[in-house]
Amino acid sequence: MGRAASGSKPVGIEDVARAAGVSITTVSHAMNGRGHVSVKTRERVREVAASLGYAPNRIASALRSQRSHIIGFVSDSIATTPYAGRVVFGAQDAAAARGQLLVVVNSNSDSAIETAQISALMAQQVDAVIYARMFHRDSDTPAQLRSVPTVLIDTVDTAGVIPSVVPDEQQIARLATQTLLDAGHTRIAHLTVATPGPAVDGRIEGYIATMTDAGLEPVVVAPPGIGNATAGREAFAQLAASGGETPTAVFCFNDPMAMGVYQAAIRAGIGIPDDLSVIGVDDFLPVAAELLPGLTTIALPHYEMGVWAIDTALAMLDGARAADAHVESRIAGRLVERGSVAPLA
Amino acid sequence: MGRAASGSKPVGIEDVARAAGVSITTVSHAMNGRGHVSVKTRERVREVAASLGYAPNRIASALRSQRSHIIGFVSDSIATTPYAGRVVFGAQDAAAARGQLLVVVNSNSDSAIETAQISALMAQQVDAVIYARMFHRDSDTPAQLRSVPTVLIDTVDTAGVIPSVVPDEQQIARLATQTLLDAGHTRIAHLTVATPGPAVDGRIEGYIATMTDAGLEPVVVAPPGIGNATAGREAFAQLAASGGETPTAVFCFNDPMAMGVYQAAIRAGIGIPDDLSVIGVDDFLPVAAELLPGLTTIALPHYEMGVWAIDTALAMLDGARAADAHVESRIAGRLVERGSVAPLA
DNA sequence: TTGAAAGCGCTAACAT
DNA sequence: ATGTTAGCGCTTTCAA
Repeated sequence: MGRAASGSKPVGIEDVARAAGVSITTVSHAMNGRGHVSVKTRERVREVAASLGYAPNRIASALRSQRSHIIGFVSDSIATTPYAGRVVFGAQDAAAARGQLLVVVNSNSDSAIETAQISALMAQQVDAVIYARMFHRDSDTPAQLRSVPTVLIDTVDTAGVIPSVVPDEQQIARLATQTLLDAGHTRIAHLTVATPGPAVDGRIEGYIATMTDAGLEPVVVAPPGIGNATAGREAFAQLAASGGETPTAVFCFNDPMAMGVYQAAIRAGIGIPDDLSVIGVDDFLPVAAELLPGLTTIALPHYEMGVWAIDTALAMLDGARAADAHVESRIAGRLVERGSVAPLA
Repeated sequence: MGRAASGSKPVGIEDVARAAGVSITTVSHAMNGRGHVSVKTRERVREVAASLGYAPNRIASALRSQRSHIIGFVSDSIATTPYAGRVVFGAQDAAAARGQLLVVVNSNSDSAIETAQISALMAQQVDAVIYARMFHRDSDTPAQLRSVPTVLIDTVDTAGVIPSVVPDEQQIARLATQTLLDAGHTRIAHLTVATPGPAVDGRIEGYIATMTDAGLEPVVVAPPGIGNATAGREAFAQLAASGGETPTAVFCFNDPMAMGVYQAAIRAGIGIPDDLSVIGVDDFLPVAAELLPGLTTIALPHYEMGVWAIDTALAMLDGARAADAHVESRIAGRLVERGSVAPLA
């Protein structure tokens, strides 16, 4: 059963040593580039190893060296939000590039499950843990994680000691607003939601600052609820009902809200982008790309946050103290131009 | 560095043995429920272990028992398709319920990367591998996987020996078509794409069979390309241009195509669902739920396929031969009713 | 530059 | 029912 079932037993370090006519110690050194092995010996050992198809048993190596080469990734929402996938993908790529494997574990926001999952990770002797909380913002980092290097994604450490990475919300809002400004718009509204939080608050600030710097009057519309298409339609309705001069461009909190604006605009006979320019945030592909016209939006740095987290965790493992990394790192968003922003006629 | 950095060393089996006044063998037996340990002793050992916060070192246990309690999940597209996340989530849940961890590895359709990633999994002594190919359909299963129980998702083994699970495309098409039939429609078209494949072909077959059984004339429109909003708009245009009686309901290959139909219909002044009923396939949430009206669709059994794959792999590990499982298992889709299907007036 | 020997923390065989 | 002993396959002293 198991590995041996289908035939020959796997080749081990001893097989390589015998075939190369050296000790297993030398094989170990040659393979890992440690100790002092002559170049010639190292080459030969590696050739023999390759020809035999030898791959060191990571379990045995982990037991001895106390390095599992596994990083745990704890998420509260891999299934619930499509964004989580991009973070995992970035982490995955970075981990693979550094010879680490990623164990992804999901609590679906249930703290009992989360505790159990983290315990399983610790029992597996993971080298580090990435803790991504897409929903609950100000996180008390679980005590279980104190014995292992930990990095936070999309949330910050209340105690201010664990390194964390979040999108640069202000920069995102400034970039979005500036894009509209650059197209010649001056009556630009920000459609957001009334539920406070780092993303909502940061984007409002960035928007207001940019408008003010340009000598323009900011207009923020914030219906209750979460940022979905319904909120987008509602915000649009509030804007139309407000009586004043209607804006020629809107900066939406996220792509689903922008989708709601599309729906409301089409009903009101307002053309995008001819009568109204729209910009979103997320670059949530199946939505942003499939809208008609395609939605111009600010891509959130999900992939990049995943990479940053792995790199930082590995640096901590290699002896860098947490303090050496920025404790609260921010990553910029990137403009993705499609067809929903047009110059003012 | 490492686990010990932040203070006391982790508690091991020996600490428990000492505290409970028994041998480490007895602790091992008590914890794993093996061997012959008196109930009383077992209870006491477990209490002591819990009070000390003991968790067996999985690495050491894996080395000795040849069971890593890790399952590898190889995907070609975790980032590229949002669906992949739901499969991983199902696999994750099932794995956690059975005390296994899931290592997710992604090739992004690059076969060199895939080979390297699978090697890393094998070196990590994974107990089994789930191999999910969302893009390439008829897969030659990598030779590296021959020494480990393997289960396929969304693809079938050309050699017909490795267990696999795919959505039941025919059932999905029948359910979609029947839903429209039940609402009183008789002129029902199927909007799909001209690119053949198991999903496209199976759904066409299921649609035609259902229509024929009902004594109705099937109408299939298949523009070139992949199933996205553009294809949906194009299919809708072909339908309108075809001259005959226009259908009162359309069954779309997937949700993005249905989104395209929404876009085309609104431009043509056709109301959904009053003038036209629409049904999709995927239940791709941010799209299906946010459309106006919400899209009635057939949810693909992604989560369920993930669960099935883990359960089957674990059964194989426990000695069941591959032949004991269905070699080609099909899982049904589920109707999700929203607002895009209405009874014929 | 190379190798012998001692474990890493557990579980499996084999006593008792 | 419990304990003793021998490894799992590597990496790491430490000695040659």
